[in-house]
Amino acid sequence: MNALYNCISQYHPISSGAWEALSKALTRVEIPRNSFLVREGMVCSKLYFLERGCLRGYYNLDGKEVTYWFGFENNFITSFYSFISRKPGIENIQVLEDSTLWGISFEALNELFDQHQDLERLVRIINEQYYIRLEERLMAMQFKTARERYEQLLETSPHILQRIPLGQIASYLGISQETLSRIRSQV
Amino acid sequence: MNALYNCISQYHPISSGAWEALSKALTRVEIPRNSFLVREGMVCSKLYFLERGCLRGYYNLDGKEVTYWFGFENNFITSFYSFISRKPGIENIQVLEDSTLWGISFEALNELFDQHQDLERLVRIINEQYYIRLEERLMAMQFKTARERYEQLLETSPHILQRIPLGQIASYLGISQETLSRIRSQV
DNA sequence: ACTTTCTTTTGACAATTGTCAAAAAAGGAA
DNA sequence: TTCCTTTTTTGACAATTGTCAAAAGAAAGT
Repeated sequence: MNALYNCISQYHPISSGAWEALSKALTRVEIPRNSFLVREGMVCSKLYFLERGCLRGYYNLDGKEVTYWFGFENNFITSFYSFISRKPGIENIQVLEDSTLWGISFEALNELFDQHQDLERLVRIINEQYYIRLEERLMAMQFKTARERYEQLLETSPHILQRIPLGQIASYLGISQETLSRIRSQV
Repeated sequence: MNALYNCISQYHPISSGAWEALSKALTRVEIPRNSFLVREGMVCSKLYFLERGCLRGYYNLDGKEVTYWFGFENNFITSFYSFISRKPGIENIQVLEDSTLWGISFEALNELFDQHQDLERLVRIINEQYYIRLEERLMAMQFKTARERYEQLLETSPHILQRIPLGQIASYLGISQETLSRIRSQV
């Protein structure tokens, strides 16, 4: 749980009371490689913090698996649309490496918000930071070529290249696996 | 200010005290077509609500204007990265039609958060909804063809087509103006 | 080591989209 | 209206990327 505390502190410090309440509400989840944290069609009722391991979010489109994010150590994980709207989502969250997570339910989190304003602030601030990341990704997708997006990934997240199969990275970059393979051979 | 109140209420109802405090902190801004609300290189210190008119956010890349959002009536407007991080941004916000906005500074907003938890909750919830929108846009950009993205725009935001020049829409969709023109002629 | 399976690369070709240049159309101002 | 400016369309061609199929390579299990 230390990892979570450290991670949180980088966004916004919270009172010891808030941290205590939060720790009590968290459930530890150990989940093996190739299993699923979330399946399409279900409501994702939990928000997770990934302490160890690696996950990916994908959905099925015309029989193809379309990867749109990866989660690594110290990331917050959920099927965001489903978690927020409490409706079934189309997203699958697959475990790519044996993982350890800490989970909290939507209900428990919202109860905590009522009792600890600093927790709600923390989540607001984290949301904002994740929004900024998403914005950057959208810009790259909108205005950069496949090669540029790959090179950007190399710079900002070289660890992805070592831990994730090429096909999934290609999908994440919005290109075909063959194209990514050819880009790599030319760099 | 009614429009803002109605808009807010759809996200999360707030107490009359919170609304009163918020209204007092807002500044009305009237701004004519073709002027700029925000220029690249400056810190965007305000969050706006657009009551009337229409704006676009764009930045310059290799001498080209790259449009990445449009704002219409009842949208919240800011240069998000700059507003949140309080650093200079690369974004320009241009007024496309004579507009009326209500603005609040970062500092004033954060003071309100300390005094009214329901205001902070409101903003958290609005952030979450905007995050979901952005996610949808990213997915479309990542996994749909130019034609599909155009058709999706036609369905979800046909008003854009009537109010915005084609070149800017093309940029927003991540394609060249010529391609968009050709797509349109074939639908 | 030897299969078996999964992942990555390569080739050939097609489809999509971009770029540059020019023409046509639409909209505003005098 | 006429002129001027901006916006949109069209043509020709090039560059990028996708698809299908097969081969090569790497990893995992026995």
